[in-house]
Amino acid sequence: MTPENQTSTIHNENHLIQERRAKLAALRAQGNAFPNDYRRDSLASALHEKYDHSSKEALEETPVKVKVAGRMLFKRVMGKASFAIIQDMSGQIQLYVSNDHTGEMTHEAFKHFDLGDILGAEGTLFKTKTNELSVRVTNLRLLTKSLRPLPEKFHGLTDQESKYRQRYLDLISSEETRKVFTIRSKIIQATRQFFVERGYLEVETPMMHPIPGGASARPFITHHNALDMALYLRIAPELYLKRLVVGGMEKVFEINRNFRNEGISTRHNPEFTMLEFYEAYQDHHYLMDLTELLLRQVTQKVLGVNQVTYQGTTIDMAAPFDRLTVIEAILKHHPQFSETQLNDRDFLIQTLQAGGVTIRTEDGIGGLQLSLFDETTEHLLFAPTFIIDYPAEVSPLARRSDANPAITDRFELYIAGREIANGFSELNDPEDQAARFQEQVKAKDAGDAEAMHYDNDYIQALEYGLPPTAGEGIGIDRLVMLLTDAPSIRDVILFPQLRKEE
RNA sequence: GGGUCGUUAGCUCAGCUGGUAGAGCAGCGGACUUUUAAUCCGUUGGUCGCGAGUUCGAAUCUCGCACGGCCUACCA
Repeated sequence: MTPENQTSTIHNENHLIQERRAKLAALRAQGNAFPNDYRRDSLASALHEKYDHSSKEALEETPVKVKVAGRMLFKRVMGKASFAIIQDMSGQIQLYVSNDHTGEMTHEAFKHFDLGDILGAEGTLFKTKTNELSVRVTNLRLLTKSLRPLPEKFHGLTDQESKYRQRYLDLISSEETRKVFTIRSKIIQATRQFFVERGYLEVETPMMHPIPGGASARPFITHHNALDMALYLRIAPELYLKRLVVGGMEKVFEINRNFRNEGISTRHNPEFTMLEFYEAYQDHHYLMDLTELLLRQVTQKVLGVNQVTYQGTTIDMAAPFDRLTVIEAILKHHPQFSETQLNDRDFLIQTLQAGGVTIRTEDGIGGLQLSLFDETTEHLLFAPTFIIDYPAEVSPLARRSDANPAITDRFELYIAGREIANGFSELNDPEDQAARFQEQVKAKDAGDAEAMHYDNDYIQALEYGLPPTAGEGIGIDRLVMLLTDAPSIRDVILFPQLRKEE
């Protein structure tokens, strides 16, 4: 919505709103215009479930009395009788308001109700000519007057920005939007249940960190007045969760927000929801198995299927996920390269530069391979694929591989060309961790805004002994995008971050 | 950041090579006792995102600005 439209929507009293204000004034004159003594006893969807299959005759023989409430979305007046559709949290139900059953006075009043008004209706269930379950209303009350007209009843809100800024209108008028956020809630519920069932403890760690850590990202900075100190909104809970494992919480998880002061796009919101979980005495192989199980189970539980279609491509969540090294993945999708070439530093630099990628001088062979992977292969990994063997230089918190100290016991999971999860066997050698932090500080001093700080308190925790542990993070928003076929992360976040309005 | 498309009534949208604003929904008035985006008759409603420019004349053409969608690049 443009600033000009916005002004007229928010501040201008057009004749539609004036009309409604006059109606509200009349209600006030009659008594309490905002009553709070109406109690419903039924939800629309429950009535449909229970009585849609009842016959017309059965409903007439044994009348079912109900009290429903909701927002009026449709209104069809035909002289001495009217139909209306109200919507509650569960769905919609039709009301039949007539001189005969509701009374002429109430019916006349109803004719002046507006779309968007919140109604309470009492009556008996019946089936119309076309066999639609409806409430034959005997008592009708206006519970909340709506002063602003709703979006067009058939098309709803189509302007993406309005859908994001005025999400309540989007929720009122779009079944699809309601469904996305219902699914989101169920995904989080199913995920929580998955870990609780396995004996994990759900915890909440600080959102405000004296030292930002646990990821390579630019943080938001704020200031605490009483303490007179800088605080960073967390970019990841990782280092706190591992402190908890040191403290003996051997299986912990947290589902909460992370904040990163970086670009905004269809895949990035400055605050996003992350699941992180840690389990002592396990490794990254275990995590991959657990992740497959988790995603399969959540998909099955929430959607009732094993295949999901994302933007036109079907993804089988039931099939075993691929596990490929960075090199294997590149070779699989780009057979024109040879393994020798991919291990040749000069070849990698040449190829990357030809593709317009800026090479950082400190990049080792592993970093270059990863850059090539990001450029050429990541977006092609539609079927769930674990990429394994990440170079140590880009994995400052991951345990080194026993077979090759240049790589780590780490993986990332890609689905639909996007990174969904990142997990590894945790680095629990405090001296190695201290050295890796030093490397990060060097990179930071050299100008890398995303490099990590040296976290002395964390090192000290490790010095008490972190048991061998496996830990992982899963981007919940991206998982929800996948399972709801949403093209933009803004479609799965109720109030996505937008530019401020003028 | 770069590219591209867009911004017209409360909402959804038309508006051609420049001639001064249209429809549907919603609203208001009327008809209608089983409608389904109800229907039918009448009717109110606009600083055409903002600002310059070209022109006798700009929603329309030009430039700038603001805001947004999509694509693209970095972080998940």
